[in-house]
Amino acid sequence: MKQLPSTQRSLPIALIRARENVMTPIRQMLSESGLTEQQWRVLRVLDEHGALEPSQLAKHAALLLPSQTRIVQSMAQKGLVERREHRNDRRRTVIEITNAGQAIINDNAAKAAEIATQIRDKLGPRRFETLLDILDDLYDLE
Amino acid sequence: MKQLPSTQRSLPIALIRARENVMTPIRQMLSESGLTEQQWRVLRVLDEHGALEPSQLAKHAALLLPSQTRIVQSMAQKGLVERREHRNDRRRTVIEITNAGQAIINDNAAKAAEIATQIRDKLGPRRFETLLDILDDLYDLE
DNA sequence: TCGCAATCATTAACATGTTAAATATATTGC
DNA sequence: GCAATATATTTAACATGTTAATGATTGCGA
Repeated sequence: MKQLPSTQRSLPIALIRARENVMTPIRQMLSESGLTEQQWRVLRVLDEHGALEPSQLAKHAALLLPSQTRIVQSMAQKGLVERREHRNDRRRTVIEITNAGQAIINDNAAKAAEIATQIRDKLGPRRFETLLDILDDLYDLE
Repeated sequence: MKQLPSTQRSLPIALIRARENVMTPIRQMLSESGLTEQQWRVLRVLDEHGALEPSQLAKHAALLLPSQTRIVQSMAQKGLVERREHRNDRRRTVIEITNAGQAIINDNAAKAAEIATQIRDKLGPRRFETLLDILDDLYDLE
């Protein structure tokens, strides 16, 4: 009979812990702007890709659609994003970043980049790239 | 001025996506027992370490204390775990697994081990170990 | 063109994540 | 021995994760 791996070498737990550590400084930075990490991801993706339909946005930001719906609603109320209707297909909506949202990106970009660089340096650039590669493999897994 | 990394190469997003993929088959298995992944982790840790104080359990299971409190409360109601008082220090409590909880571990151990092995094989044992090593580094960072 | 299936998005309900505040007990300093 | 402080845990409040159900719109076929 197969043995369960020790929880010390459990991949799910290791992934959670790693994320916890990576996110701590980012959350700290974002709390000053009153943003959650998910809201920050939405802004990042819209900044990078321009206006997107809900399902595309959710995919790029690694959010499930129900979460995404709520997040975009609250961000729209704060004036960080806007929704527009698709002209031909009324099922569809397009979400885009506002000037206020863009301003938050601009205010935090330098610091966010610095945090990313720090992690990369602490881990070593080579290991960092290897990690991203393996995580990508895990994402494409079957 | 430093550039933000592309969201395609963002470590937080990569960690979330990887976890999503890793957990899907596990959640599927657990839903038949009516357990969440967190409840499963609690059982796994108690099975492995024996009775534990709340903070120790939370640490091993990668849960924040407030989440852990709620999870243990609901698991106690279902009869999967039990709480006992510490003899000398009344601030402290000890949580242990019950026979019913142990039975769930036994019922699912083989399948869980198989799922873990599948992921390991798909990724390649070498890459799998490398991944765990790097994630550990990330955990110990600083 | 009517209705039915398919697609996409939202809502609902409950569990967990996250931070801050509250609670309870121990320990320390005086 | 008592007040102040420290430690361990829980509660509270709100955001998000997760699955299932509902809603809305289009496109297709009889």
